[in-house]
Amino acid sequence: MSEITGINSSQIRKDFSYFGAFGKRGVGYPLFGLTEQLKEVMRAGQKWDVALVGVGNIGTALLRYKGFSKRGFNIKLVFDNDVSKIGTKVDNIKIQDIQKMEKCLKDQKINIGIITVPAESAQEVAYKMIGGGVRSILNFAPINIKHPPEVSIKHIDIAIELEKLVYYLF
Amino acid sequence: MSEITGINSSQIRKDFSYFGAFGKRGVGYPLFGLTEQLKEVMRAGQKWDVALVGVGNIGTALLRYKGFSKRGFNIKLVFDNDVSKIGTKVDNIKIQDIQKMEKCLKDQKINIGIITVPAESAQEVAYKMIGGGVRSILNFAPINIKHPPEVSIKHIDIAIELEKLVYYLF
DNA sequence: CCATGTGAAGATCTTCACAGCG
DNA sequence: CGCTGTGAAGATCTTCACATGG
Repeated sequence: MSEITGINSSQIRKDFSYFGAFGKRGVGYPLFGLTEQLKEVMRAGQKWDVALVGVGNIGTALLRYKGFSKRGFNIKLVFDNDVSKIGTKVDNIKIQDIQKMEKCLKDQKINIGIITVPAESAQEVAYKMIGGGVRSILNFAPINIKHPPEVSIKHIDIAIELEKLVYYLF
Repeated sequence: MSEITGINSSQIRKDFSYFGAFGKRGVGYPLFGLTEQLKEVMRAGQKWDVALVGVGNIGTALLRYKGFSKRGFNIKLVFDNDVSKIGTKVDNIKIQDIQKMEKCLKDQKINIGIITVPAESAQEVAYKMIGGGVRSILNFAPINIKHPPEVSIKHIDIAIELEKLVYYLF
């Protein structure tokens, strides 16, 4: 596993140890036992409904991406504020009016959101999501989103990642 | 700046201090002076040519995304191995045969690459990029890419980011 | 008095080294 | 002897607290 992931073996052992002792000293980890334990720890098998806001380039790519379902994520609700997009479908998911978002999120009890709108509207969208009960947000807008401590936000900024890489060129 | 970014103010001061003393004690930072210094540190204004491989959902989204040029990145070369895509254009950039990549990269002295191919071919693409002189790679394929120490790789896996968010739901 | 700059302290993350056990 | 599990050491990152100087 260390070789495959590039992660130090003692790091892997330590990470496992936080959740229990899955192996036998002197012997190794049982293939089946370990995978079962890890699946449970990572809640694999469980399905997560997700709401996505902003059907632009990145939003559309995420909607079409088939890799999420394998990992247990299902983009169930999609919103935009563009009237020319509302009502149309992308990969069989209907784009709804963002005005309806808060209610829809509550009705369907969705607590994971993805923001792929321009920076200007990202904060407002985030507040609406949080108002609808979302507690975890993946944000692609290049802006820091203010949020209460009980909400967690991950920020992916591809340009920033490129800039970090440029740094290492020297 | 602390309020806007959500970063502790002493962290910001310390970060600045690694590159010099940009402010005056008791007074503050001069707006112009600080921005100029930071631009230089971050090499803003400089343009970076980038090669992208894999014109699928994410690759296409990145090609169409207008935000890169503002940050100094220009996707100059695009490659794929799909004959139905080679020769066509996305946003005025011609998709080229991946077989030509190594030579093109050398000719144009490009040292930043973006990988948006399926996991199966990512390692091979990375080796070809490195062979062509690329020293920084942004990888979207869900796989750890082996690479020599002089090459730096950033891995963006959107499903993993979602999984991390799920963790915080509990 | 105020805001920067920075050693020191504190927190966190990673690696080492070896005890424990089959 | 080999591989796991883990305390301790080491490295790194973040925050504190205050000296410094306008």
